[in-house]
Amino acid sequence: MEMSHLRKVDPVKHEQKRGEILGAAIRCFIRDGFRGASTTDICTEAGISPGHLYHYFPSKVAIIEAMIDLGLARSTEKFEKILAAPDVIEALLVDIEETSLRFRPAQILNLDGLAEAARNPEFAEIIERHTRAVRRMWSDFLRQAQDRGRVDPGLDPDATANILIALIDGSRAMPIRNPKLDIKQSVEHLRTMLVRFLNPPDAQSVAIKPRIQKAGRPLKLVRKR
Amino acid sequence: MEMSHLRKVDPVKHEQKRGEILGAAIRCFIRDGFRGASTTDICTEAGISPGHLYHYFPSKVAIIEAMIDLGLARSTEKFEKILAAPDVIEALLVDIEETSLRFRPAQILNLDGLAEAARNPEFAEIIERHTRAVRRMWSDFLRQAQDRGRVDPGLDPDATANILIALIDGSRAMPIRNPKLDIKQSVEHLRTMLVRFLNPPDAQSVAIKPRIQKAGRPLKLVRKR
DNA sequence: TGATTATTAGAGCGATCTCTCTAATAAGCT
DNA sequence: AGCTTATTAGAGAGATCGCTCTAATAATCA
Repeated sequence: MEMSHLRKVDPVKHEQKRGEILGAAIRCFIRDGFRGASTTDICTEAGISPGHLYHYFPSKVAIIEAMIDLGLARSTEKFEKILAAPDVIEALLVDIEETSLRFRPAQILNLDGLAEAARNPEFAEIIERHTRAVRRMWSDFLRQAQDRGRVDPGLDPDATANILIALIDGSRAMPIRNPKLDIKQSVEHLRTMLVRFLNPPDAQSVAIKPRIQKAGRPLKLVRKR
Repeated sequence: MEMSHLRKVDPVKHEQKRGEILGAAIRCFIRDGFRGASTTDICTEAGISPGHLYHYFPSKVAIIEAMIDLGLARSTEKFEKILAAPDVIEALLVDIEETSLRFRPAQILNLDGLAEAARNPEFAEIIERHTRAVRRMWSDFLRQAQDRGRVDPGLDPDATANILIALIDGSRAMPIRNPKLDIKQSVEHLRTMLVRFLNPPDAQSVAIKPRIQKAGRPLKLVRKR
């Protein structure tokens, strides 16, 4: 049978609409969690009908998966930028300050994702793969820094990377546990801890300056320019 | 009107049964989360009927609140023990190893609780109050350790306590992110980081011993006996 | 024992969940 | 224009949710 009067789908528009719906879904999931947000909520937020939603996503979990993919891709991109900065530790601290210590609702999804990964093996696989990638990035950086004498060569790069990742995870809980957190002071102490931890033991000792801190800031780990 | 044929409730049995139901509920919440676990699930796990459940708890949120109360009380108790140990850092590391790094399903509830606190102001209040109590315990300890010259006096006790709490939170994510985590190595690096962070800057530098580590362990923070 | 009440079981109500289905409309082709 | 298909709307099916209600049973008193 010959088909003639065809009408093609516009893939650009379709993808754009999909992105809008995904954005609306993310807002709902931030507000109410994976289980708390209903497909009806998502449709209302996106301004579409229930039936229409399923032209873009086959199921609710497909939406969640798409969101996780997007979030992890952004996370990887972020770490790439941090590790490409001239001063990696400072770049990391800036990121922690802006996205973790200052309460950003989107950070809740990381907690949800970890909790879900602890229950759902499929989610766990995704989280583990992403963690492997990020750990690899950090341990590569640490190895280079060790070669240049900037980081204690006695530290295992993988184990150290795991601890840095744990620190980032933990910092996300800080503004939830303490809404009146002193952000500058927290960053200052995090910097002290990181520098003292990573610096070679024979390097000059790093003092924190609790009062005045214009000159004599802690040692920085500077990348080759 | 005179009552004669009274039958009194046995408060001991009642409380015991309540505890059993709460235990069953906790198992369900660990398995499926606050929202994922239904009252029917809890009844099945506890071996009771739906109607019976509401003789012990007025609602599902009441069960969750009772669980949170229990969990936070245990947590406070745990920190009291850690802070009363002869070597606080070692006691903390033992606890982190046993309850966080070795995957304990119950730890998921901490993630759920933090996520819920970020959304629900009532939960947030509970978490914040508990955090204040724990932070107070740690900062008191840190102040004493500073007075005895064991901890860098330049560190702010409250800010340092917040970071220690964040580290505990972050360590809970480690076995989820990496199921094949090298626990001993992780503990060793955590120890190194903590000791280097807390030690006074003029103390002898602390080297990590990645190969052999029988003698020459890192400095310990020893409590007055 | 008989009166009284605590305890238990389980049916099921109203609300809400995810997802499907039909039908009306908009848009691209010749 | 006229045909075909993509897009949209919305009702509602089927399952499950938290929770209530009635009634049967067990336990404790005089």
